[in-house]
Amino acid sequence: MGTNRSPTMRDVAVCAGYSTATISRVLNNDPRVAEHTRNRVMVCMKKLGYRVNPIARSLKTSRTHTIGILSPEFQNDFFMSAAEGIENYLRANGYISFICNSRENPEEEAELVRMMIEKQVDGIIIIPASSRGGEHYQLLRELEIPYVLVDRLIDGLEADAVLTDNFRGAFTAVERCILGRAGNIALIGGPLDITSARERTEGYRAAMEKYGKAIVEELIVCGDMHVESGYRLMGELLRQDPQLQYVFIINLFMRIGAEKYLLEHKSARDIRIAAFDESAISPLFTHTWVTVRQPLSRIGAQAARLLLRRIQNDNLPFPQVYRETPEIITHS
Amino acid sequence: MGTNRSPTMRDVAVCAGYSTATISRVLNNDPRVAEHTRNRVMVCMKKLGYRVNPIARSLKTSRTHTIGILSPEFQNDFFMSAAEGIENYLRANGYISFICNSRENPEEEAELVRMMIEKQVDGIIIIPASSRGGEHYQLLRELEIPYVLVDRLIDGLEADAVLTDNFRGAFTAVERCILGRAGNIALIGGPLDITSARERTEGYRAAMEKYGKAIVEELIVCGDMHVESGYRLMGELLRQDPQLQYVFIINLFMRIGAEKYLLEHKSARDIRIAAFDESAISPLFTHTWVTVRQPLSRIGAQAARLLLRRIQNDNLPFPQVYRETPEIITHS
DNA sequence: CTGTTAGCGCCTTCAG
DNA sequence: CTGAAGGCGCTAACAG
Repeated sequence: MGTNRSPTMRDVAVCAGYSTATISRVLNNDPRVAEHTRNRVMVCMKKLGYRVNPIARSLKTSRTHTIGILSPEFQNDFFMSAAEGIENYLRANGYISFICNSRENPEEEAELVRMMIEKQVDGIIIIPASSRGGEHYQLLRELEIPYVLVDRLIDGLEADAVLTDNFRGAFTAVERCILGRAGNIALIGGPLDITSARERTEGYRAAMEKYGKAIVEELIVCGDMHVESGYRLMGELLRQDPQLQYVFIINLFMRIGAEKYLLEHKSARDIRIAAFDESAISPLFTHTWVTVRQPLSRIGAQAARLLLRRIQNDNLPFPQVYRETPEIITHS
Repeated sequence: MGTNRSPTMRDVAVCAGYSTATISRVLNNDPRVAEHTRNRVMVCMKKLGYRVNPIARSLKTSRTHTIGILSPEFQNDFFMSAAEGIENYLRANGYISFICNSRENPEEEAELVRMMIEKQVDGIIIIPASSRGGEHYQLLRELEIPYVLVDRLIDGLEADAVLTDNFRGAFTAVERCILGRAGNIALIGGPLDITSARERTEGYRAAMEKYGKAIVEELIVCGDMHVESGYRLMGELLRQDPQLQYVFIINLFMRIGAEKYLLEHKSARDIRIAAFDESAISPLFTHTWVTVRQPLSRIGAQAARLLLRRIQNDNLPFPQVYRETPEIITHS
C-alpha cells in the first residue's frame, strides 16, 4: 500500500530463483541464457511489474539513450517540423530526445550544450543559432560527442549536417519564373552570413545567368528575415521598377510582409511571388506563383539517422553533408 | 590526451586533501563546512573543471531535476509558446525539461507518460491531447508524481491546471462587438467536448444574453478547429444572413479559413471579425476587429511554478486551477 | 549456461 | 567540522 518502492532487479532475482546477473542478461537479450530460465524471469518481471531503472543503467554504461536537440526558436514551424522528424525517428529507435531553446543566442546555445554534456546525452542535434560557430563545437569534438547540424552550416566548421538543398530550390524556383516568360525578376534575400540565405541568393543568380537574364543589382535587396523588412523591401522594389512582375523571396516571414504591402497598396497588377516555405497561412497568400517546400521532417529523420550511426560508430567518412531536395510547386 | 575521463568527486578530494564527503558537502552547500575548506575545494573544482554527474546524483537521491512536457503538436505556435514559458521558468530554477509530442493521440500520450515515469522525471506538464482523460492520469496519482494541465482541462478529473480564461476572453470580445452597435453577431465555434471551445461558446452566449441580443441559432456553427471548416462555415453564415456584420471565431485556424473565404468572394462589405489568437501572419488579416490574445508564456511560467511548488511539497490545497486573463485588443 | 564480484559517482548516516 | 563506510540499481568481467 502507498509508497511501495518499485521493484528492482534483485526482487526479480529472488522471485525467479536466479542471480541478478541472469536477470540482467535477460534484459539485455544475452543469447547465452536458457530458454526456460528466460521465461521464468520474464514471468516474474511481469508479475512484479518490473521496469529497468535507466538511471542506474546509465551510471554503469555511461550511455543514456538520450539525444539533445537545440532549436533557436520554439514558435517556428520550420524548426519544429524538423524537430518532429527527429523525435519520431529517435523514438522509433529506442532513443528519447530533449529539445531546448537557444533563443537565437549563441551564448545560450553554448550554455545548453554544456548542460547537455553534463546530462550525458549520447549526441546532439543542433539547429545553429548563428552561422558563426562558437567554442562549444570544439568542446563537443574534444569530448568526442557526436553532433549533427540541421538547416544551417557553420562557416569554417567541418561537421555532419543535413539541410535543404537551398541552391537548387532557389535555382529551380527562379527558373520556373524565367520560363514563364518573366520580365524582371527581383530578389528579396537575407543576411549573407546566414548560409541558407546565401545559398538561396546564389541559386537566384545562377538561374539568371544560365538563362542570360540581366541581373539588375537594384532589384536585389536584403532583409533580415522578418515580416517588417519584407514589407519595406517590397515597397522599395516597386518604386525601383513599377512594372515588376516577379519577385523571389527567400523566406516565409519576409513574404508575409511583401504580401501585406501588396494588399494594402491594392496592386491590382499581377505581381507573382516565388518563395520558400509554406505554412498554415499559405491559403491567404494572393500572389503565389511558385512555392519551395522544404522536406523538413525528412531532414529531421535523416539527421537523427546520421547521428545514431555516429553513435554506433559506424565508420562513415567524416563529415557527411546531406542536402535534401525541396519540392517545387508551381501554382496555376 | 584524448579520452580524459572527466574528473570525479574523488579527484577533487585528492587534489584538495579532503574526503569525498566534504566535497559533497561543499557541492550541496552544507553549512557545517569551514570557510577555508570550502574555498580550497572550490579552487580545486575550478582547476580540474569538475562538474557533478547528475546521473550518479539521481541514482542516489532519486530526484532528477527533470520535468517532462507533453504537447499534442509541435507545429503549433500556441503550444510552443506555452512550452517556451515553461522552459524559461524551469531553467531559471535549476530544472530542465523534456518536450515530447503526443501527436493529438491519447494513446501516445499515455505511452509517453509511462516513458517519462521510467526516466524518473520529477513532474510532468501536460497539454492534453484530448479532454477525455485516460488511465495515465490515475497512474500519476498513484505514484504521487505531480502534474499540471495546461490549456485544456479534462472532464471529470480533479487536477492542477493553468489556462486562459476562455469564458472571459470570449465574453469581452463579443461585448466589444455589441458595444460597436452590431447587427447580428455570428459564432464559429468548435467541438463542445473540447473544454476551451465550450467555454468560449459559453462566453459568447453570456455576452449576448447580458445585452439582450437575440441569439439566432442559425448563426451559431461549429467547426473542427481547422482551416477548411472556417472557410466552409463562413460561407454558410453569409448565406444564412447576407447582411451579417460581425463574426466571432474561436481559433486562429478557422479564422484563416474565414478570411480566405472573404478574400475569394470579394466581400467588399465591411464584415468584422473578432477572434482568438494572434500569430506571425495576423498582419495579413483584412477584417480584424477584435483580437483575444492569450498570455501563453505567462501560462507556461505559471504552470511551471505550480508544478515546482508541488514537487517541493508546498502544501497548497488541491487542486489549483488558474485562469489567466487574456488581453483584448480592439482595432481601429 | 549461471553466479560472484566489483564498481559506475555520488550522498548520507554514524563516528570521531 | 571532517572522515569512513555502505549502498542507490545495474552491468561486465571472470570463474566455474
